[in-house]
Amino acid sequence: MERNAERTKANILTAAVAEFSEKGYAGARVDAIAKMAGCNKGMIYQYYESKERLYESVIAYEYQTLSKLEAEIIQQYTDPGELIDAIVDKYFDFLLAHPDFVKIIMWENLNEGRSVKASSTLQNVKAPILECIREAVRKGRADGIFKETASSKAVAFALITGAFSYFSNCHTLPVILNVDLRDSDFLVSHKEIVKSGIRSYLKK
Amino acid sequence: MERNAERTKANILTAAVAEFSEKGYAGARVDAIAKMAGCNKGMIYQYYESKERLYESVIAYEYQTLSKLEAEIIQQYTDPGELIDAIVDKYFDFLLAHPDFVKIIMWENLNEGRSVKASSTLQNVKAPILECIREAVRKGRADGIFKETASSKAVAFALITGAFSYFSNCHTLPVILNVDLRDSDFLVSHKEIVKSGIRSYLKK
Amino acid sequence: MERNAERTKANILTAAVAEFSEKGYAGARVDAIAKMAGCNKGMIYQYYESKERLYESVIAYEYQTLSKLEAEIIQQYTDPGELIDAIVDKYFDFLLAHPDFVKIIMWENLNEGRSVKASSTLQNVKAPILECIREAVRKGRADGIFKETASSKAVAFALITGAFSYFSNCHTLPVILNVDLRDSDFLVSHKEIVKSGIRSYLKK
Amino acid sequence: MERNAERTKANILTAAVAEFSEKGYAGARVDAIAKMAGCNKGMIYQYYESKERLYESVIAYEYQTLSKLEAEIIQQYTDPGELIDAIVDKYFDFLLAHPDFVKIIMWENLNEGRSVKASSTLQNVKAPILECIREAVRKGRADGIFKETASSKAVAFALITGAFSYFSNCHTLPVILNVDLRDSDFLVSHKEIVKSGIRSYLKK
DNA sequence: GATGAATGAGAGTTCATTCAT
DNA sequence: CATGAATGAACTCTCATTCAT
Repeated sequence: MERNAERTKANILTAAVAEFSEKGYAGARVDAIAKMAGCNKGMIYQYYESKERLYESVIAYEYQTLSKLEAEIIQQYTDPGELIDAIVDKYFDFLLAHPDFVKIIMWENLNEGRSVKASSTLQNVKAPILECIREAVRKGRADGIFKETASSKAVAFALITGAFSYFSNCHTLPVILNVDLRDSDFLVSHKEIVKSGIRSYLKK
Repeated sequence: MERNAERTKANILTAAVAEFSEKGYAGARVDAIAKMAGCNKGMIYQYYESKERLYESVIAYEYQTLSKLEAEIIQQYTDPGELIDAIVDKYFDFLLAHPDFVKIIMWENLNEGRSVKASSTLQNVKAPILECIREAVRKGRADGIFKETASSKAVAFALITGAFSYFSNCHTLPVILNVDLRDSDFLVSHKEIVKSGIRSYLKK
Repeated sequence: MERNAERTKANILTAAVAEFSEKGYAGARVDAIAKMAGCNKGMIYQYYESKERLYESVIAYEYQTLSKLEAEIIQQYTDPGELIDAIVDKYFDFLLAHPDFVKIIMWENLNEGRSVKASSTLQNVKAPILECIREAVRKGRADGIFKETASSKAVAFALITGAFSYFSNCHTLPVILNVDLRDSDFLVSHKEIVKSGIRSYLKK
Repeated sequence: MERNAERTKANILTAAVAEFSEKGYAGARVDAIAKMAGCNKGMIYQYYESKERLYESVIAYEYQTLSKLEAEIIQQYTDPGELIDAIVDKYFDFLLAHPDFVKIIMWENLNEGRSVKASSTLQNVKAPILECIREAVRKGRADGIFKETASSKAVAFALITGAFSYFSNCHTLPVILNVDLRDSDFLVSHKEIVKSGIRSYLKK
């Protein structure tokens, strides 16, 4: 049996992400995490001190994935409106690729954001996407395309929730509405609604 | 001590709504529910059989509150566009007034909608708001105001998630964006974005 | 199976006295206490909240046995010197009859008296024997038999430790000295040394 | 990192003395000992085989400190009574200087002397102080100063417990009696009681 | 000789559920 | 109908001990 602290610690975190995002804090089982990580419970307590702390590490880890959403797109667009559209697309893609992130954020919201509020690290997490949005709005106003009173916060909120809710409400609404979220036409329609809502808001 | 089956059963449900919406299924405690309901645990098992069944009763109960969102508004508007706007307002008001509903829906989404999917009752729950939306879209198309390809499902999805996410993301995004959701200006802006997104989508 | 909260609670305490006096706090096992008490661990936590609190209850209980050492002897003696002698005998008898008390006091001393110091109840425990000693010294001084500078505290300390150490050192010293503490001659000799030490101290 | 078997072994013992005397066998932690000793747990198991054996080594070590209580004083006194007094003083001083010894003896008493009884080494430990006492009593009887029936064991027992209990009961009795054992007047009084008790016992 | 990662048995504690009263 | 004492399985966490490096 190979001994490798780094790897074991990483395995535990990976397993914890899976377990916590699947079951939430209360529903998650330390035993299950140990089993998934291929180690025993003692290791978890050695490296993460407690279930609580491990959970916090998971939150922090997931928030960090958000900061990897690169901001390069900003250079690709000269038109601020197109830039906003591109950000919407980008964020939809990101959430689609990171279902754990979606779930963890949901758990945190139900948990009333205790971990987020408690941790200055999390509050100061770099979110390039926010910078992107801010910059797009600023540019649009400078160019005289967007109205002067447009708030980048309102845009960010609408953009993020518009994308997020497509994934966070994926188990109840579709049942009631009898729709299939994997249907790309439906996705395109929804994106279009989000984009045009923001566009209207920004328009002079 | 008064003996009253009806009342005891109702007290338990009320307490369960509070406990489950606050803590979720795994985090909820049968003891806490009994205490809140002013009865003992035996009663809970007598009336609801198990924690699981009680949870399902809570889900069903909350879905029913949704069906109380009256549909009378439909008569008040001749213009389909205005009607849609009114429905948005109505739904925001409803969610604001029913925080437990918001939370329960979130728990169910994290629970992958197991209860919703398992229960035909829940799938067939009457949601007058959906009827409303459907009717508004139908009327708009009939009047030649909305485009023929407009799907009432897309509208319903955007409308419901647009409102819902204002309340469901209330503990994480505001921290990161540094905004106050109770600020009525912010609320008005967000509603406007949702409304105009839908309007654009529907427009011919 | 009979259900009786009072009795179960009492059984737990009795079992806890045995377990804690035998093994000390760290060595005691909640499982063992439950088994001895003829109940399951849940009951212990329902009635005593935690191992720690249960231990404190045991300490308090043992201290109370001390307060049952009645003070009636005081009336039986007119001579203060004889009274002191009688108290010595009485306390030896008490300790002989209460081996759990001896052990608990020893654990507390090793525990640096944390429970005693933490609890105002314990500090204010009625110890009639102390009153007795105080009264005897006072009377002896008033009668002109004891010296004026005699301190009842010094007497109490010598008396109590003189008796206590006969039982608290019963497993090491006898081995080294090769003596048998159950030998009544040895006991009489030791009592005599304690008594005459105090008598000398008090003598004018 | 220096490799030094002797030194590591000694460090472990020193750390173990501290840990075991502070917490007792059950409360002591092997981890804590390793940390204190500046080594890792493997070393402890290499040199001492088990927690149990290490504990026994600690007991043995502490008993040996007792044998260092030199017996030279015997030459300094021609009067056996004075010699006894000197031994009392000496033993008080020894215990004051060796708090770990006091505690270990107490743990062993609570442990019902298992280690002492199990080990022939410990039973045969040289205790010069006992020799001293024996010699003093012998001499006093030979000189016709002490009574013929005087037993050196009774003297030893009274002397040792008289001194020992001043330190072993230092956390409970003082609280109840409201006295300060560091007050030198109180110490002198107590010593005097112990000495005069023995003196009376020995007197013809 | 030395390290500290890893183990597994077992400790304290919680909780859904049952059942005598 | 109602109570809350009792149960036992399962949970979080600890710790003496081993072993690959």
